[in-house]
Parts: sequence; structure tokens; C-alpha cells
Amino acid sequence: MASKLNVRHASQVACRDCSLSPLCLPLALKIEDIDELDEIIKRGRPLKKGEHLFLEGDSFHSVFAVRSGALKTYTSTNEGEEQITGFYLPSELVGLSGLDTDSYPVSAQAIETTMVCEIPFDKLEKLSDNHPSLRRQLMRIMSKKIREDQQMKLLLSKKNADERIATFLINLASRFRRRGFSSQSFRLSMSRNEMGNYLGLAVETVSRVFTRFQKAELIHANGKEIEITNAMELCILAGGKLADNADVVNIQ
Amino acid sequence: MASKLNVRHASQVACRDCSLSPLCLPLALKIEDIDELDEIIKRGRPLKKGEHLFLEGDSFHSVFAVRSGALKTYTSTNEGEEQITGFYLPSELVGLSGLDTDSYPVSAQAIETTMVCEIPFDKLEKLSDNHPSLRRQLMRIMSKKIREDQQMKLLLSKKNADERIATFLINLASRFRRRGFSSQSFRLSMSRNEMGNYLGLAVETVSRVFTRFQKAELIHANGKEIEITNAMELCILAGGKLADNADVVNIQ
DNA sequence: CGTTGCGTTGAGACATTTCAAAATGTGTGG
DNA sequence: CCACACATTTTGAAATGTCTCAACGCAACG
Repeated sequence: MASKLNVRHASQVACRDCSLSPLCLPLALKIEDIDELDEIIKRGRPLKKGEHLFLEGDSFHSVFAVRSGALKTYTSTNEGEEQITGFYLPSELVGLSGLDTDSYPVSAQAIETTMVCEIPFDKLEKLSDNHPSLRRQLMRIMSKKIREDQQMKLLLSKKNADERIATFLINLASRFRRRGFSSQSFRLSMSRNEMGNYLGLAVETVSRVFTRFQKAELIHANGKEIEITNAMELCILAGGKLADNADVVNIQ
Repeated sequence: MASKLNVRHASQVACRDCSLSPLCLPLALKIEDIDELDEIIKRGRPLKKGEHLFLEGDSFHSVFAVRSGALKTYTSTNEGEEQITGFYLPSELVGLSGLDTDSYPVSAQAIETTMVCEIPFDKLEKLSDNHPSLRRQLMRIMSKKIREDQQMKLLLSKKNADERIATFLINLASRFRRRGFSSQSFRLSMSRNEMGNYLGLAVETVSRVFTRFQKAELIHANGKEIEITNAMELCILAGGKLADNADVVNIQ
């Protein structure tokens, strides 16, 4: 089954018609300017699960907006194991961390069938020369990423397994919500293994926590299908800032 | 004793005369343009150890460049304990993570006597409207921060106590080197407690690792004074990307 | 000279990892 | 569409690294 996130997009929709535009880069532009952005965007064929968008070390040339599906980014430690650094849902921008080097510092791989909009960075820079608001949007996106990374570091250095998983689920729920999907029940696009890798936990621990959450009736999990049955409790467990969780608890 | 980093700066030196300019924002500007930057910079009195530059939640108005001394940034978890998110040495920019919100998401505090250059962000934005290179420099700085955070997440989720401390020391050494100081022997500006907090370790663990490293003759530690006696071995332990470590190993 | 803050050291507790095996799910070719 | 192979998930039991708690040493300081 294709991701729910797929259904609403034809393969070659323009930014001005894309339902993601209020979340994506066009957000920064006036309606009459969106077409300018549209012209520099390249839309390729869909990536199948497992295909790479770029590899660590590839020369940096573009940033990418996820249109449907999902991506992960990862680096390889020198022992050869991978460290997942992020998951990307529709409207989110991948590749910005390569911006100050000549090559991508991470690899980006589709974890389900995924469509992306490629934005050549030199052209984006030129465009943003004439559009301060686009510039600021880019800065905001990076600044937001830095704050999210801070939250992630807090998670990795202070939270226990339960809190990590709770945080992860709440965060996903909130991102789904903002995209117009249910924050109560959704489908995880990543495997338990990938989740554990990202959260700094062994697969087995992830599995055990899911079982425990299920018994505590916080969630109902069936493979990758997740239903959050006690959002309030889960938020408390996650223990993040209320602002991040509010929309998950209040509106369902 | 004041930090070694203090000695070369008079209190009101201009950017064009500041020895840090090749590492700092002026790097992005032509010599004749540096004075423009200079004019918007506010240089206040030195902060004493423990004084705050800004608090989490304060309204965002400026970014700051450290001129001498050192800062830490931290957030408070909802249980009230602090999570240190970074240490800042001279020429490094603090406050950029608040850029897309109206308030700072972290607090910034001096961990020794510290001088900063305050750069009001609205003025910096205006200046950068006319200086694409300054703009790009800002983007590069943020992008670099994102990559560093990725390394940090890797450290927190995959490395053990020894590897964490080794990585931390190597990283510090490398930053000192780039600022023209010895990478072999230096003074830690943070306490064991702060180091542990930052690295996701208990103070006691930090202390034990230091003792262990000393016995293995990797370092010689006397309180906050550190001498790296086997940089090569320490780099291997740190296990980071070679590029990050090269200058520590090769040149001493 | 007691007080206070910081660093060190030891012993036991504990959460998570590791290892191993079974169960379940998924994809492929016949 | 079934059967088989392979990957993923779950579960259990033992191993382990780090934390917690507690005590002590040391230096700075009023």
C-alpha cells in the first residue's frame, strides 16, 4: 500500500497547485513570485524504497523538498555502522547541511516510495538575491533545524527508552497533523531498527517499549500501524516543552 | 588567572584590527566593508563568570560573537535540570538558533570572564541585504552548526564514555589550534560537571575517564589544565572523521 | 579554621545491550 | 497462489557500562 501521503499529488504538480506550499518554500513567496521558484525546480521520477537521493561525499548541488513518501539521512561511523540523523516527511527540506561544504555530509535514502522536488542551490541563491523573504525562510528553516537538533541532543543525553519513544511518537503525530493527517493513527514509514538507530536504542529495546506501551494502553501498535490511545499520558512521558505537544493533545 | 584567549585583545578593538576577523563574520567582507559591520556592533562591558548574556525566552534581538573568554548555552528540562547545548570560544557566534522565533530557545552564560560583540540582528539583516557574501557566511555558519550537531548526536547515541571524552578533548584541541593556541596543552574553561552534562555522562564518569586516560598516558590532567600526551591514540579513540582530527595529530 | 564548592574514588543498583532463539511478516519464483 | 527463503520483530536470560549514592580529599575563601 502506498503511503497516505501520496494520494493527493499528481506526479508533476506545480508549486502553486501543490497542497504542501503553505508548509514548504513557497510559503516565503508572493503568489505571483511562486512561478519563478517553480521554474528552477526539477521533478524527477519517484524513488523506490532503498534508492538514494544522494550519498555522503557527493558534490553538493541541490536541496530537495520531499513531496510524498519519506526519506532518512544518515552518516556512516568509521566502524561502518550507520547513524540515522533524521527522517523527512512531505514539505520538509533535505540537504541544507551540505551548504557550507562542497559535498553532502550525509546520505539521503528513500524509506518508502518517494517523490522529491530538486532545487539547484545556485539557482535558489540567485532567486533569493531578489527575494529577501525567501532568504529569511531559508534561514528560518536552518534555525529550526538547529533547535530540533538541540531537542534531540537532550533526548539522547537525558531521556530513558520510554521517554525517547514517547517523544518520537508525539513528534511524528504532530508533524502528521500539520500536514492534515490524523495525529491519532498513522503508519510508521521506518522500521523498528531505523527507529532504534535514530533514537540511540537497540532494536530489542524499541520492541520492548512498544509492547510495554501497548500493555499500558498508551498506544495500539500493529506492525507499522500506530494508534495513539492516550495522547495526554504519552505527552507527559515525552516530557517535552508543552508548545510542541499542544496540538497533539488538544485536537484529534 | 584570565584565559589565555584574553591577552591579545584590548577592550574596544575594531573588527578591522581584531585578530579574530579571519575566523569571524568579517571573513565574509572586503576590507573596505568591514567598517560597516563595525558600526552596528555593540561592545559592552565584560561578563563575569556566571553572568548571563541572555535567558531562554528573552526576546530575540541580537547574535553575539565571543571575543574573549567562553560561554555555554543551555536549556532547562521540565524537571528543572539544565542541558548544556554548546560551548563557545572566541570568534564563534551565539544566538543564531533563535533566529526563526521571537525568543531565544536557550540561555547563554559566561563560564569565565568573557567579552562579546553584540550584533543587532535587524541591522545585520539590512547589512546583509547589500552583501551577498555576508549572507552566505551566515548560512555557512548555520550549516556548519547543523553538521556539528549531527556529530554530537552520533556521539550521544553510539559512543561510550571513553570515546565521548576523547572526542571532546580532540575537538577542543582543534578549535584552540585554529585560534593560534597550542592544541597540545590548554586550559578547560568548563567544570567536570558541565563537561559531563554536555556529553551525557555523570560527573563521576568524567572523573573516572580522566583518571583512566592519565594512567594510559594519553593525557596529563591537573585540574583544568590539560596536556595531550598521545594525540594519535586519542584521535583513534575519538574515532571521528579524520578530517576533523588531522590538524591535531599532525602539527604540534 | 570552619565552610563551601569541586573533584575523586568505591560499591552496589539498574537500565539497556548483547546474544540466542522463536515467531511473524514479506517478497519471489515456480 | 502457494512454498520457500529471507528479513524483521518479538521475547527471554545473561552480561555490562554507566549511574547513583556516599564518603573523602583538596583548594579557595571569608
